[in-house]
Amino acid sequence: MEDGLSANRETESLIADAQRLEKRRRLLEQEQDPYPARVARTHTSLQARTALEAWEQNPEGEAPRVAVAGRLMTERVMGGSTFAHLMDGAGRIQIYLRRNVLGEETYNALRRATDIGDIIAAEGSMFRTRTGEATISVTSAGLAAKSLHPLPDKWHGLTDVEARYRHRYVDLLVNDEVRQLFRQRAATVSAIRQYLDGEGFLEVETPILQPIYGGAHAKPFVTHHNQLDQDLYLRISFELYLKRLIVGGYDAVYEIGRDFRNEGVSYKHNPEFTQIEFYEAYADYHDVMRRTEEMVAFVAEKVLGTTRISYQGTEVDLAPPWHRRDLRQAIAEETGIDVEGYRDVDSLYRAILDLGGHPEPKPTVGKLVDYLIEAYVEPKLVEPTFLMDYPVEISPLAKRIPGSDGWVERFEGFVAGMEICNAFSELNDPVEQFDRFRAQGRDFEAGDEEAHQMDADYLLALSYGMPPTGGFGMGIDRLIMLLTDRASIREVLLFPHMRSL
RNA sequence: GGGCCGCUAGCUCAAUUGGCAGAGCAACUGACUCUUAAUCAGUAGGUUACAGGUUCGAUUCCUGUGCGGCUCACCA
Repeated sequence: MEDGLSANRETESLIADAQRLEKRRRLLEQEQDPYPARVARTHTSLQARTALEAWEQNPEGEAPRVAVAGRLMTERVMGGSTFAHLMDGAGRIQIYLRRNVLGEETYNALRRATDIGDIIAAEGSMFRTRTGEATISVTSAGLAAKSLHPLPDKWHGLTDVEARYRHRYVDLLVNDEVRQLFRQRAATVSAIRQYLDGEGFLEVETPILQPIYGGAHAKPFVTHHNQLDQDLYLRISFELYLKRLIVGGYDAVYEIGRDFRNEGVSYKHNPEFTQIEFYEAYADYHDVMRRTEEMVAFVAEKVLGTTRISYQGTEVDLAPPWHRRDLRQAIAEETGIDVEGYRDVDSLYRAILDLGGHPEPKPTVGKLVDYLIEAYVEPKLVEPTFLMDYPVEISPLAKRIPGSDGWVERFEGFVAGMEICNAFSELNDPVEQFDRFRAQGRDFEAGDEEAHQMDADYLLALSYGMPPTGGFGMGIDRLIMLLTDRASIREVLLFPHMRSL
């Protein structure tokens, strides 16, 4: 008995409102199942509305009868008659219950048993109210699932950001625009697939658990396989596996999936994020630029119906062609520093200090160039722009520009000051790749924890011969931020990472 | 990790100089048979994030902790 009581108290504090828990108990007492195994449904809210419209066009016989089910969102009770709105996946529909239609007992029992938030099944015939709203005149109704927790304020909704992220289901329930946003997210991913499939790319899946991580400059998460007693890394990119597939003879492959990077969280970083990478044989980075602007414009057109977007108050047109800016020139224009003149760390570091910058103390030349890009160039790249030709030090997997010793055929795409993608002509000379890995090894020794690891099997793959190949990677979350005008990556992730409570 | 700000009923928010912790929605009881933020009358609902301190008395002032937001740093 005492155990039952304390268990009840625990349930109450954890998942339920005391009054509703009591209602559930009363229903069970009356042998009415608050969670029936199934309810009959013939129409969604949208189908019901459409059925009424069709009948109104050609009104023969009785008005259409429908059985719908959905969450009770609002209720307006006027004694013997009640209006309410049910919400299902297609939208909302009004139902109308009357005492003299349902009968005194049924009507009162329904009113007593149901609360806002409950899932209700209702059957009746369609009609239009005096104000013109398609409505179901209900002849029978019942509980489909009891809700034990009150919904947020029907007018103000749920606005507390932490509550919205931690309990996303409530956010989705009461905030229509959030539900809409994640439909747009799905449409974005679908449009990317549609574009690449249409261009002859093969969608593949490669390992998330990797013995050697690589393909990006980032710290990994580490996990462990118990039986094999083997440490494994959660992938930080798909790159090295996808290029093995190009070696294997596929001309064009892509993967859409999750990457994991063990870094700080911010308005544009989540520990896990969704990435698209594609690789195309016999393409170079110029081809990839054309494909990028074409693909992003295609996706925007599919999802928004236009390539003109507004991001945080800035109007931008994603239609090709995008601007192309030489990285070295862009840095020189924005800072007066020609990186070519400072090939050693100390002189470049001092030049940046003179400029008033605060880069971290013991970086590599590459890190300093990165710093210059982020601090001085990136904020200026409002119109869609490809920043092209990067220093080899920070691009260990990219092909050198013919006739140049320090620069590679690489570009990053920027829109509204935000970096959205990174691509290059792939380095396919296994000997040079070996040297680049060794240089990365020296960076690692020098304290760069994110320097690329030596991957012997990848080198072996390259040594079988990889055709000239263009590769591309884009953070899908950031693209969705752009398309849906959200300032934070957490707004476009259904379940963003949160600290444990 | 640094700085700033926030945390009060299920939700959205008040609370004067440190003086009985309140409203609207949701819930409950009642009135009301075309309402749509329905309306009207009433009831119940609180460890004021948590732990300390100052004080006759703390939602309010102080210290610490937790969580969150913004920002800087980090971050391909």
